[in-house]
Amino acid sequence: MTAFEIYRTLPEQIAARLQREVLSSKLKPGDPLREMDLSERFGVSRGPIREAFRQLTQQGLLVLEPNKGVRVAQNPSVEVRPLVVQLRRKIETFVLDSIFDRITDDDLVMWDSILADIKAACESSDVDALTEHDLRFHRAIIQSHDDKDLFALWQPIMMRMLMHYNRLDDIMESYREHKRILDAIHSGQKEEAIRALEANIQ
Amino acid sequence: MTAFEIYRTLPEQIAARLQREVLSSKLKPGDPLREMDLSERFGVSRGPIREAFRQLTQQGLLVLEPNKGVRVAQNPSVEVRPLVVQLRRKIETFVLDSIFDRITDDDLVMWDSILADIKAACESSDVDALTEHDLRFHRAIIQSHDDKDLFALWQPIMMRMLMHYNRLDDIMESYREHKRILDAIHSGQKEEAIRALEANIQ
DNA sequence: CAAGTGTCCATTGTTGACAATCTGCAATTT
DNA sequence: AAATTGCAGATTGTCAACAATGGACACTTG
Repeated sequence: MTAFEIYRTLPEQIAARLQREVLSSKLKPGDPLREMDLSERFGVSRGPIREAFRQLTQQGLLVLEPNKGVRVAQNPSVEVRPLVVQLRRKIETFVLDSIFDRITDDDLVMWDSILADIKAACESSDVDALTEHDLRFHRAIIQSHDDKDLFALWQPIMMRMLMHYNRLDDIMESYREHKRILDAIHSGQKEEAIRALEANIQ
Repeated sequence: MTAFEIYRTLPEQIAARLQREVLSSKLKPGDPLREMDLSERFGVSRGPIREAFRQLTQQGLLVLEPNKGVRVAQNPSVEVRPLVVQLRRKIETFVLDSIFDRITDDDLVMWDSILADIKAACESSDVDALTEHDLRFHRAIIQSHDDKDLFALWQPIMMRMLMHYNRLDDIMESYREHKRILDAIHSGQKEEAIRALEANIQ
């Protein structure tokens, strides 16, 4: 099953819950989120809710309008979608190329473990779980780079792609794509790994 | 002089002030910002300060550590700097290409006016003012696109570049670069405009 | 009837008090 | 002497009350 995740703060936990609901389309683009509703639902005051809103706004999942509150963001337009794909490819291939010779065994163990989660999600056709582990997979790669700024640049781009996750007819294909990436990494083939990574980002 | 800017909310005004201080290096990377200090300085409570922090964190100018507050972000590392340049080029050239045939006279008037501000800043060797108007120039182009998401993606990338604004030996060169962009736009030469834009982003 | 104005209510914005957490330093232990 | 523990102050986290804003709808006005 999914790895145990630690949240340091109340707002982080709330943001994580809401993130799932947005990415699984339980909350749909344009839906308004009311501070008081959520503060009752989670049993906290409006302060931590607002902080959670801030985090999700930063990720691009929510849009904030002064004096009007937050709504779930719209999907990126058809016109900008190819740009988003290109930007994400540039960042992820940059990272993979940059860290390739410094990948540790710990990294590989973690990535293999996430791949197992992806496989399980694909086999049970659990699209929401797949989205979650797909995100974890690529986030793990990005975060293995020393420069933490990269994650901040990458995250909003990634989120915009995840908001319309309906690319594949055959869900198992997602597992195979990620497996190709890791196989190439395991056997030290950098160019092949980068090709497989680019193929996965579309 | 600089155009009159309207801020809808208290946090926006505070964020704008702090943004200037970061971009002008009055606040240096690593400097901590204390909520109470600023709430006294601006004569408001800590709430609006926190909201301003959130906005600047989103822009990448501040970094937030739970229970420890915010600090001014570090400059991007030498390694990722070329990536940041590429990302910004991709977004801005995408926008310019995309809007080129829909540019209005209002757009041109605005951009010419900002160019005049850039010229004035260059002539008086006012680096801070140049930074500000350089930012306004490129922001105006990005925001002329219908998809407002683009601005959210572009802003943190742009900020990371502005944090080390020391590229030019001859400050007047900045004016000339921006003038080349606008000249090409005025005469309808899309390819030339995009070339000039890319030359300016480095 | 159309356009503008006023009022009410839901919702966000702001505040100050109190709680929880972190940091540095001194006292204690091994 | 080195490592650990315990405190005190500074700082952020959380809360609930109050203020300000915006939208809907009825009302006036030409």
